[in-house]
Amino acid sequence: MQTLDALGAGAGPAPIFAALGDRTRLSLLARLSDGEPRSIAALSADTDLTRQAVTKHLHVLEDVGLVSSIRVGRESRFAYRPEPLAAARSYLDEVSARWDEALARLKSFVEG
Amino acid sequence: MQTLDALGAGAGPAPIFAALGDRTRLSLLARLSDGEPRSIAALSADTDLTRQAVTKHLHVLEDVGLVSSIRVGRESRFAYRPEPLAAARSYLDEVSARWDEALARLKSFVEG
DNA sequence: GACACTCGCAACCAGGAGGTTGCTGATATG
DNA sequence: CATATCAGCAACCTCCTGGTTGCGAGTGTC
Repeated sequence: MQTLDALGAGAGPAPIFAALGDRTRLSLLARLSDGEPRSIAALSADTDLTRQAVTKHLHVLEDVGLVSSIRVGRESRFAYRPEPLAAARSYLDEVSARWDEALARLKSFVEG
Repeated sequence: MQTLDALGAGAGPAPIFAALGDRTRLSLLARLSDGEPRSIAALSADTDLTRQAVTKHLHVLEDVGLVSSIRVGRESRFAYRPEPLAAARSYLDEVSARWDEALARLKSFVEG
């Protein structure tokens, strides 16, 4: 099953998981997943972090395509992007399926 | 939807994603997902990394429960563990569902 | 018992991640 | 125009990460 290595966005799913591997970024994504684009100031509002720290996290998310940004007037709005997360999901599904097949083989071996 | 913050293994899904955010570890997990426990030496065999490097990666995976290890004679066998990956999948499913609902609301607003 | 294999521990290193502060520039608003 | 807001850039810092090497200890084999 080479697809485990083949599929993936760009350099594979690892960078996507890496981007997801941070509480702050997960929180940002969760807030943006309601479809409402938000400015950096808005996203930094109820956080104990600096605006700059939030900005860096948003750039990390943007680098792997999890969010997109457009400049509107003096503020830049960040919006959720579903594609990379779908890729991540399908990768986890593949690994999971591989495991389920292994279980099925084991079961049929024991029974048969 | 507080479940986005509530669920999670231990300190939330972020550490799991962080553990998945590395090509080497993803590769190790993919190989172990066939159900066959393997020794460190076996897992280090067709890698250009040192055995110690592989060991560290395996420990990272073990820390978040993605693999488990048992000592058998002089070698320690690492085996795949499905639970954390299931948690990661369900988290991604939640975010994805949130997004889908947002799309549905937008659609019904435009149409209605 | 001598030897080969498997592993753990510790030290060490370079580089990147997460975060802060300070400053500057652009855009609204009075 | 004066002022406040939003953001980008750069420097700097600390700590973790990924990786290496060296060495010692347990385990199997002849």
